[in-house]
Amino acid sequence: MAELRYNAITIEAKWRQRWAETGLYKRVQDPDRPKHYALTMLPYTSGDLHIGHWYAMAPSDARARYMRMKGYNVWFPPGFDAFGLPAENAAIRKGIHPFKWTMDNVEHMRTQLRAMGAMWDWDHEAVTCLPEYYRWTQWFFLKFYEHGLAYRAAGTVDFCPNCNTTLAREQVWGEDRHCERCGTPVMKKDLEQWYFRITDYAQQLLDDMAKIDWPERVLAMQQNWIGRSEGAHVVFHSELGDEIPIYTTRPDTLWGASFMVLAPEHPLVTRLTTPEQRADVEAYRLAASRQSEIERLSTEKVKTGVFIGAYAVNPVNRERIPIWIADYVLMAYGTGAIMGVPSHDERDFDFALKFGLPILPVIDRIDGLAKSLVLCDSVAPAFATGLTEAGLAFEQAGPFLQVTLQGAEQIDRYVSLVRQSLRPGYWVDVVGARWLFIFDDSVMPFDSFAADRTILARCQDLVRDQAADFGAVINASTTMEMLYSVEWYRDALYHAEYGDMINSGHFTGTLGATAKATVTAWLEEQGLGHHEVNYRMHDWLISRQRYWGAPIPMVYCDACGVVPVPYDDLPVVLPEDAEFMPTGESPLKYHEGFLNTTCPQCGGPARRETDTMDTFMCSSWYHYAYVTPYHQGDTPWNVKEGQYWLPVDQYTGGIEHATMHLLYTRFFTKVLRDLGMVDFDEPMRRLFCQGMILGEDNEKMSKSRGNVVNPDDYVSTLGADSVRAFLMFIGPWELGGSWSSTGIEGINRFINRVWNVVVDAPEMTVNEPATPEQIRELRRWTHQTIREVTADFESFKFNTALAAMMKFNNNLVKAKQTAIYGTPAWQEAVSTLVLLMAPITPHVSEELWERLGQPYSVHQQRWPEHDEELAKDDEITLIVQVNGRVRARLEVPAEIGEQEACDLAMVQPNVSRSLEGVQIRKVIFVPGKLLNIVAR
RNA sequence: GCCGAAGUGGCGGAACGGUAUACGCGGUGGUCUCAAAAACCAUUGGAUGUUGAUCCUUGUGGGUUCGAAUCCCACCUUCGGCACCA
Repeated sequence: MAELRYNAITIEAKWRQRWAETGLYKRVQDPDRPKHYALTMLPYTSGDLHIGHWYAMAPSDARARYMRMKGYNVWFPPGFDAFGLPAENAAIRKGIHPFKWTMDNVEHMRTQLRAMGAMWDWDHEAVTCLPEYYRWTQWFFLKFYEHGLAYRAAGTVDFCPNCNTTLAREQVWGEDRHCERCGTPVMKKDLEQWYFRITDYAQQLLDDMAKIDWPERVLAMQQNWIGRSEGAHVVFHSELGDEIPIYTTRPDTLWGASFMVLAPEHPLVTRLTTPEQRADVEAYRLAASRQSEIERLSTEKVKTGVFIGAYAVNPVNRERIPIWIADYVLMAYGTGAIMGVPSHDERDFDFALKFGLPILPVIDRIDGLAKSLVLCDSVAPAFATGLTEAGLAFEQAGPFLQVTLQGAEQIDRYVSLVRQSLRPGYWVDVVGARWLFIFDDSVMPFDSFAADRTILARCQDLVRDQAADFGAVINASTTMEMLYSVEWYRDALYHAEYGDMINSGHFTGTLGATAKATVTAWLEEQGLGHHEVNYRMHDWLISRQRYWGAPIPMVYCDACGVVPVPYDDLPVVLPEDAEFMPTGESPLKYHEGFLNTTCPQCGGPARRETDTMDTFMCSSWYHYAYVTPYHQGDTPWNVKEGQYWLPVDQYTGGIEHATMHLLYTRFFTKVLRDLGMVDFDEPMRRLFCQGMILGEDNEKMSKSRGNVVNPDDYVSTLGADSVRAFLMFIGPWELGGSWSSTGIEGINRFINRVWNVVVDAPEMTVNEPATPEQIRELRRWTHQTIREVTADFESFKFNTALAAMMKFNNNLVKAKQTAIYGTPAWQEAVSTLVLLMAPITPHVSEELWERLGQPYSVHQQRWPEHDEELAKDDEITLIVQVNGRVRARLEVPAEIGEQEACDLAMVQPNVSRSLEGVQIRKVIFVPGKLLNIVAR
């Protein structure tokens, strides 16, 4: 029964049923058409499809529909990320088994997903918690193990006390290091855990970024996370002969190393610590280990550390340097030991100053800046005049002159001037681009650790009887500390630039641009070290001490050790009769039936691994699973079908997975490639990340704030099409935006207006025929709209696509009351509008398409193409400016030439008035746009 | 501190070298109605002005250009990521 008014609810139910009956969205293998695998990140089975899911999925669906109309063979499958903690927590709290809880949620979410009217291909849905699915997840684990990519190791791991499980590093968020899922601050724990060697692929993960069309911000975050650095591995030795390898990105600063720092948990610490220092060292190590257990809330980074009593030898200059431990050196990065070069590393600088360790500059400043502070009493009265005459800049500051020098020539001039004027018993220092101490009898360069000591001693001698005034000198333990007491000097004492090498034996003078490479080559030649690339990224910790995950298919046998479960015995099934502890401890640990097994190798008694896998493991390969869900053959999916459909062409999802899912799945695909299972390097060719949908109050939606929007409420009143369209209209998809309950009514009004334009008869009939101008104008609107909407769909700009359609419809509302109604041009306009809307509002478009008498289905139609000739403007508004200010707007033919435009412009009263008393200098004419008369 | 994104009417946003504020929301006035809602029509950045019109306005300050929201430099604010990574 055809209704006269737009009734979203009946229309939407009707068409969803029809689409399902006719299998409109079923996948078709068609080698003659270009395929397009469109995918949106699979939802977690939380039980309710919230507005965030709609915001992620509806535009993704619209884009897939657009591609379909463009002629692609499009496949858009759904699925569920079904393992994870909430299911288990529900089991503990409500006594429902995780399986039941999860599958009930899946059932409910399927209904909600259907209401969206998306082009889901339900035949290829996959649910990751089903044994038929996780059998393959386990299969991948065994493959990884077989190829040395899965290993078990003891180490300090992040542990969430609330979730009662370990977490991968990337699942620890924020300054307070809280659990990504529940927000509880994590703890450190020492445990044996399973890891994947993602670091083996660090370089490829960086290099292959060039092969994918992904948002820059995602690639930047991944780059940041991987944290590649280039430097040298250098072996230092303790005085007793122990090797202490270090990693440095600045081998060119080796000659400035004045101490070593080991991480408190470094294995050599116990051995190297001298008996006198042992108590202090142990106390510090204990404090450090406890500190990492306590929340690291204090961001104040005051350096702490303890001297362990031992010394090392700097391999490049044989300098004897003390060995310290300090918590600013991390065991997990590099070798867990560093050389301290305080003159060119900020952290080492702070550390050395605090503990009185020597600081020797070994890299020249690149800005040539030098400073000198002169006590007026220490020089002849004419000194200031001399400075002025020599053209040297200075400022008077109390009893001091602050001299700022630029470049070698100025410094030389300054030094000779000081030498002439210096009174006996005083000295003047120069810092920065040159390091000199000018005494009454000599100039001492600060160019070695020995000079550091000599200079300080001499200065202290000179002021010994004025200790009250020169406390900073008397109390200093290094020359640099003495200099640091002068606040004005501070910015000239330390830098981290790549400058020319100084004070570095025969390398002195090596240019900054080549220093690093030159020194590294020499280290290799001398057998002291070698070039090394380091990554900040860690291996992926996949063990979870929970029940609701895919069991790690490994067995521990007293005789054979760690033994993998044979492929034929997969899946290792989760026992159904598990008993859930209120503590959240994994019931697998206490389940005798699960725990006890026989060793696949020797047949003797053995115990199963009770840890399950991180759920990111399941989502790393789900886009392959969709090809043939729960595949029964020897491979996780049907290879032949995969060859046609893989890889994913367009992926969409939230940015929050930038360094988790999106990194893991890239790693997974590279491994699959190396296993010969796929022949491409990257799982998703193109990625688009949407922003976040916020509540009406512009805040993140949360139950506690009470600003949560339930899509079902709107779907049942205004219809899914209105919800879809409004979400796409809010703003640019990648930026997110806030919900608006009045905004969605505006969209609903728009759909109503379209309905009225298409379905209703005009209020009055016009008897005379339409003029060619009217026809031309209408067709121009039509083709301009096609042009704009197409461009917008290409770049995911759904908001402006909708704006263009609204504008077009507003024009149609007016045109309908004219003679144009019912003409072929009118038919073209109306059916074009319906076609353009089809991806965004699939239900009402289908209904209107039918009412236009067109064949089923609108979603199988070709996307309209615009005709450039028809889209062209005949008349334009020519902007006439005088000196860049708009003085007139002229309706003129689009093809108007400069001379004609000029003639027309000059006679405009507003223009001629502005030109009174000035001379025209220049005329700028932009065809079809504007005329700017430049006059003075 | 480092990396990335963004600052435009009352609000969401559009334009990304050439008419700033498209489109929508909200507001105001009107039509319809006994009335209201809905719908429809008109109007809506600010200031000055009787009119014609003029001036101001895209976070701030400079610059380039005939012309800058748009390009360049410096800064401020907000959001996201990383952060003692040697």
